[in-house]
Amino acid sequence: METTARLVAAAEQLFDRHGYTATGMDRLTEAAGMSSRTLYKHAGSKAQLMALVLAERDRRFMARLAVDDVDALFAALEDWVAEEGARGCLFLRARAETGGETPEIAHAVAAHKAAFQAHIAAIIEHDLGGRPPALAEQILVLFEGATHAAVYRGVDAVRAARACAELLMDAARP
Amino acid sequence: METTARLVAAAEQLFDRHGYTATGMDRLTEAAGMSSRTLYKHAGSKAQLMALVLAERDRRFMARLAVDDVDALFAALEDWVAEEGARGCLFLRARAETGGETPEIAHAVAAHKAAFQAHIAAIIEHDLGGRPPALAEQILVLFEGATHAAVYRGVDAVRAARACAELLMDAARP
DNA sequence: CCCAATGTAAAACGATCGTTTTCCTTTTCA
DNA sequence: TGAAAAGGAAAACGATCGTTTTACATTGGG
Repeated sequence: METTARLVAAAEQLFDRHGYTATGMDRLTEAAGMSSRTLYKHAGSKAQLMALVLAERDRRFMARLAVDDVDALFAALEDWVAEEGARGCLFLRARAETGGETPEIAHAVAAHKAAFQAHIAAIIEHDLGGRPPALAEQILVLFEGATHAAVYRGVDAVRAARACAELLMDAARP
Repeated sequence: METTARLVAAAEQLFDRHGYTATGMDRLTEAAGMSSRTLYKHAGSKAQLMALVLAERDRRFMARLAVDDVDALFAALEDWVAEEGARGCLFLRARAETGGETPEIAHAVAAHKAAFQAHIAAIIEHDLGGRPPALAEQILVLFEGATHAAVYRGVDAVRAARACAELLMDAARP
């Protein structure tokens, strides 16, 4: 396995489960099975490593949610939560932990959220053939709500969001 | 102003804006205007201080959202976001930052979320006269979604959730 | 009047933080 | 074959972490 990929995979696990600040470099080097010398050669710094993690997370997220109707979007989220559990949005958590004052992280978060909003708009367009005003924002809110309520409510939260989205979409259909 | 109240108020600000782990005790003592000796006499430890902050936040949150219909609930959240901005749910962030492994914090979060779920169920009961299955979960998801989407979408996210909630409530009305 | 409580200022605690460096070994490929 | 790149192990960097302690000042109430 590629060194950088191994590092990023280990870092994603640790940052996700224990938080960015609370995860020390020694735990990262141990989990990635490499020396700190190699880690810094590949990642540059802890903040840049988190940015790499977020970029990888964005790729995986977008790939798993590459569907073309709204119901399938929530179904995919349901699968994700069932398989990996829910700990809230890693992007928002990273931003909050750093107070938005770490440029690499803040940038990665902004890019991801913008891309996801565009993705939702595209799904709605494909699903409905048009883009009713404010519908994309509502679907976004439902998705974000499912993601975070699932932390303590589990997949039930995702199913509730899914049902709510179905209602919204049906109301918007011609 | 009472010493403990001053400390908790200062700590809430710092923890909320910069994160739990990233906020050092020296910044807390400076912001609260007291020595570390006094801080530890009143709070016991950093984790217990965070638990005090969460308890205070819970009181303020519940007080501001003490309404008796669903639309007013989202209106109150809109006011909150307009006045204080949105940085996501402090409870979920605190839990995530500590990986759920700090008992005082995990307990405060669980207690808050349970209380809020019960509050939503009560509002629906008062608003509707009954409690349709799954409706409370949907309103909870919308609220959580508004809270977190507002971090990058501002009050628009809350308004979208509010509109969505209105649709749900109207569909549930006799 | 004095005791007990409550506070401050500041040093010190060991631990851990993110990062760099030193020295040495292994791999790669022209 | 031989130079260059890449990695490992470990020490060291100064800084900061959460917490405790020491020594002293201020207060309110019996």
